[in-house]
Amino acid sequence: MVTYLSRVDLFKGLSEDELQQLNHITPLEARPRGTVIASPYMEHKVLYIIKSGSVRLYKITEDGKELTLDILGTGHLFGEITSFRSGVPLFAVTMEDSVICEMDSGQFRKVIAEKPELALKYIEIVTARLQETEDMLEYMAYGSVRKRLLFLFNKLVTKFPAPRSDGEWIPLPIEMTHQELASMTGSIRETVTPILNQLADEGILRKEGNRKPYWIQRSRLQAALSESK
DNA sequence: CCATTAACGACTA
DNA sequence: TAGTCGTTAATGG
Repeated sequence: MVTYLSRVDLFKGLSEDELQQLNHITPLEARPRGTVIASPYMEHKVLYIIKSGSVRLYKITEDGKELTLDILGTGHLFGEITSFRSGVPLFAVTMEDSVICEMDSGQFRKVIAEKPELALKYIEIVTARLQETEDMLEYMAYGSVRKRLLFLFNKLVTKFPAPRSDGEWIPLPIEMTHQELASMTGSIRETVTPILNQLADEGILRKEGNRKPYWIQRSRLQAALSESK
């Protein structure tokens, strides 16, 4: 199993005083749900840090379809090196009201200069992100849509600390439509719908109400992931 | 197994 | 009201 160490805050481990100092050079910006905070048509900063809320990173393929590359939550970061390669059009949109802090390269250099150990953490984050991408690539290439969905759920549950849980059942922290799930697994919603219903029948997935988050049964999910379907 | 196309009722901005 | 969402079904690769 891959460890997602990287998902810890870049600044985790710093004292309150040190965090206070950082606040001076990392202005906080409150953004309502649905705000595009970065796009190929905007001049983007080198580093965005999610203080609260969640953000979806996606690109538009040549035939106009959205491909979601990642979903990030509180404490996660994205930007030039972690997910924006120069010249590659990527979008970042808030999935809920979020507080995002932005750093330009000057500020980032300053922070690294003041706290060199942050550079190491930064490398860990970038490395783990690469690992994650490679894992997903494997499923995209050789796995069924079913497996891609299972992998995605597992990834999300791993990446986001569960705020609460009901025995073996863990809620997914992000509200997602079938459309978005399809976009994240290189599929379409007509394919995703029956698979989700089947996962529910198998007791792997559960959904309360309409506009409510999914719950997953971690052990069953992981068992299903190692099967050959 | 899965994408595409079409279509429909329900819901929502 | 127009657009989005979940769902089903037919078809073809």
